[in-house]
Amino acid sequence: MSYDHRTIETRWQRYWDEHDTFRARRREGRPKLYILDMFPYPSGAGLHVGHPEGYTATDIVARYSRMKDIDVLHPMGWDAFGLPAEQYAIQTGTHPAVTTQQNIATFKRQLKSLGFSYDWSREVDTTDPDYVRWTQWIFLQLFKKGLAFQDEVTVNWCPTLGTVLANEEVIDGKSERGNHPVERRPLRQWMLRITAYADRLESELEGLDWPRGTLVMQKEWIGRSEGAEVTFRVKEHDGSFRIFTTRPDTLFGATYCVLAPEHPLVATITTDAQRTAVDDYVAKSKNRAERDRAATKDKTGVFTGAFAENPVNGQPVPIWVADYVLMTYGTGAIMAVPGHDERDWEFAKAFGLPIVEVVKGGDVTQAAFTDCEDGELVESGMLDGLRPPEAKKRITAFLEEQGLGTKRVQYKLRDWVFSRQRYWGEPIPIYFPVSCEGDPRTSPHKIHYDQPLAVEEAELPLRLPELEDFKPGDDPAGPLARAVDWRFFRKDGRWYARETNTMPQWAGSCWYYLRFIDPRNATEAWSPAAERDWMPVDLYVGGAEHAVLHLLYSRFWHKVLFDLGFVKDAEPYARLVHQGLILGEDGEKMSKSRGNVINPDDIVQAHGADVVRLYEMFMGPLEAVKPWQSTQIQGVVRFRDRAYTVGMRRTTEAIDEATRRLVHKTIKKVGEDIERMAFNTAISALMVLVNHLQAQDPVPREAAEALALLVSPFAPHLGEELWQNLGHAATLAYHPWPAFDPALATDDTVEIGVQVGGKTRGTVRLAKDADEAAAREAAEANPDVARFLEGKTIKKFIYVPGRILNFVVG
RNA sequence: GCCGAAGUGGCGGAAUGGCAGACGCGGCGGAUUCAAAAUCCGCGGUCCUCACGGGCGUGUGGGUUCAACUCCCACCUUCGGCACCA
Repeated sequence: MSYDHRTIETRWQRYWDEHDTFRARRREGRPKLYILDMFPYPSGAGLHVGHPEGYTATDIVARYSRMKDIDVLHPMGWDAFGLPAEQYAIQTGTHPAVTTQQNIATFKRQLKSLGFSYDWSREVDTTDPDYVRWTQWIFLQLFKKGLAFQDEVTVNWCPTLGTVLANEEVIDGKSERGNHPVERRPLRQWMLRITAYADRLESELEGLDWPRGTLVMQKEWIGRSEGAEVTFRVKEHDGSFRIFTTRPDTLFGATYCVLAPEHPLVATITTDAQRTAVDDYVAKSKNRAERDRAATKDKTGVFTGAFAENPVNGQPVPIWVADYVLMTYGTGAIMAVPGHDERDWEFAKAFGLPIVEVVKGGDVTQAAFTDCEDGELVESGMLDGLRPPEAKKRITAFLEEQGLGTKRVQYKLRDWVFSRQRYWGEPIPIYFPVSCEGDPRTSPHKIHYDQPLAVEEAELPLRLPELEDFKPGDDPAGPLARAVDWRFFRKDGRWYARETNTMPQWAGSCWYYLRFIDPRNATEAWSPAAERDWMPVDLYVGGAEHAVLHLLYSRFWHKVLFDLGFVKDAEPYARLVHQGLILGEDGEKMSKSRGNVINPDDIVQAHGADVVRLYEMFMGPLEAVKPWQSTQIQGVVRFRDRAYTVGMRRTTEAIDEATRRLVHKTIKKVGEDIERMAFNTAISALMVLVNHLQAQDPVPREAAEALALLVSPFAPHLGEELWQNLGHAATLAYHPWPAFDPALATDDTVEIGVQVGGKTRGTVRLAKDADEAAAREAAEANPDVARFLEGKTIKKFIYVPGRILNFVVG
């Protein structure tokens, strides 16, 4: 009887649905596991094979845990705001909400066809007004705490496209699409003060069970560095500026200073003689995107004509303007120490500026000497003879004493630009007073952006207006600005204007894990009880592409909610695992243009959901990048069919010793492998069991039952079918995971290798706990071994019970 | 350039100090079949040898150890991330 995957799989999927099998329930005092997948953006293309990889992994853990009598929360939802639906709307006029719902329906059908054990009653959709309401509510909490604010941010504005472009969309001052000119222009934006949490976002990474690389990436992104801020006075001018340095110990070696082109002091200190050159340079830098600037490492810059005074030795140092100094980091100004900083060294070489050695240890005429542990301070007054770490402390203390500087911690992390000039996102729930003679919808008016007002929480959600045309348009306020009847409203006789920017796609994914714990709560975003019950997320699985932004933003929101007392943990995701990318059969990244995309629907159709699940888990370690190989699928198809054939045979209560031991070994191995998420080797162990049972007809009942239960997390439809065939009326989803007898899970005699001089020459079968004398005797009796011992003196004999025997010969 | 991960049969991979190559794909031989597919059984690192057996073998070169895919040092290659952050 062959396995008819279409009938069997749909039957069990219907059973699970009808019986609400996977509804999450929390029992007082029981252990719990919150097992979360990164929810998908429901694109028009449907599921790709990368989705079922992570989702199968978590599903295995979830199913296994339920059988271990653990309360499991395993939800799924949709990160459904985003550009593609809006782009499609611009092209076709179809409302993004329509496209989004169609795509969600497709994704849901596909996920259901794979037999994942989600609690679908908890499904959330970030575009649902009931969800948007609480995203907006969290924004208001940030706003009220002073963490959401407006600022003029220099953005890449493309007038032709009528939109703001990301840095990577700008190439050489032109838009990537269409090659239209792009201006750097300040635009009012909503910002979130993530920098206020920089220290905690870094220090609280400690103790998270996350991939090492991801922790490192987050740390580098936050980019904490310790140093000093030092004030330099401008000579013959009443201005001064502050610089940030991590090498205050090299202060005596500062031979010039550099201001970023955007630095406010540039305009006032530039001498008449240098004015034209400086103005030209500043104007040119202005229209270069930051990425562009960074692309060319050749140093450029212009002398301002002004000098500053080195605060420790009174030496005059020329002040230059150069774009290798960024206005967005530190103070936008540096002291340049060409002797001990590579960038300053290159700049000094390019412009013939003096290079002074203040730390002995290298040759500053050849290259900057940047070692900050070794070396000896010279030509540095009171610092002479010290090593850099000591000198740093000394000079910082001195600067603080003299009121010339302070110790300072600086981060690379910048505040988060949170507004988008788009339609398909959550409206920012803020409005502003309007001054107008008459009706601002038709008359000239002024919007007081400096007086933002929060929408009343009771009025949330603030819904998007209906629009005919979703194009960004020529107004940098975004498409919502055109919905004048929505934008302007009258309250208590005064006119107000709503914010027309929307939130970025990150917003919804920042807190969805919290909505899952209490998704239908109509009065709160989630209840404290639900939070106590289920948080934190115990296992979070998703792609490494979210290693920085999503995870950082989400952690930031969580910490704010923690400070406000809405959650009890400082961190949302206790354990994180990234599934590795699945490449195409050609070993290249799957993409439409390469034509190497595998559609999981096709595999489900041809071979069934269990095969997709088994294959993706059998390919290799979950975290590894690995190519798809269609020919390999045959292997798991055979396994599935054999397991079915063997499992459907009539059973016997009799069981031979070897089979019994193998069953117990397999129970042990599969359980341990699931716990360390080594699914490929767990499946391998199941293959060994099935291959062994192949020859047994009738099959021992103990073995058949174990097989059904053990295989079920991986191939749940197969598991249920076998289980039912063994006479069980109910689903095995909550049947206790079989226990193994440790005595049976190991053999009592083992075959171990015998080495002579480190080379294996033969094997002997020994009792597991045989003593050394017995082991040696057995080994010497082995002719293959004896041959190599002949005429040799045995210097040493090594015996590791159950492992190895080794004669060390002279 | 810096940071992170990884290099094992024809291929995906297993073994985290103890018999390298579990398990699977492909290949080869056999059973079944009129024949084929499917299925089942068996054999598969490489070199020398008819064989018995032996030499070599986990990116490269060194080292530690009775014993190294595994630990240490240096290097090469691939993938991912960052990249003038003072």
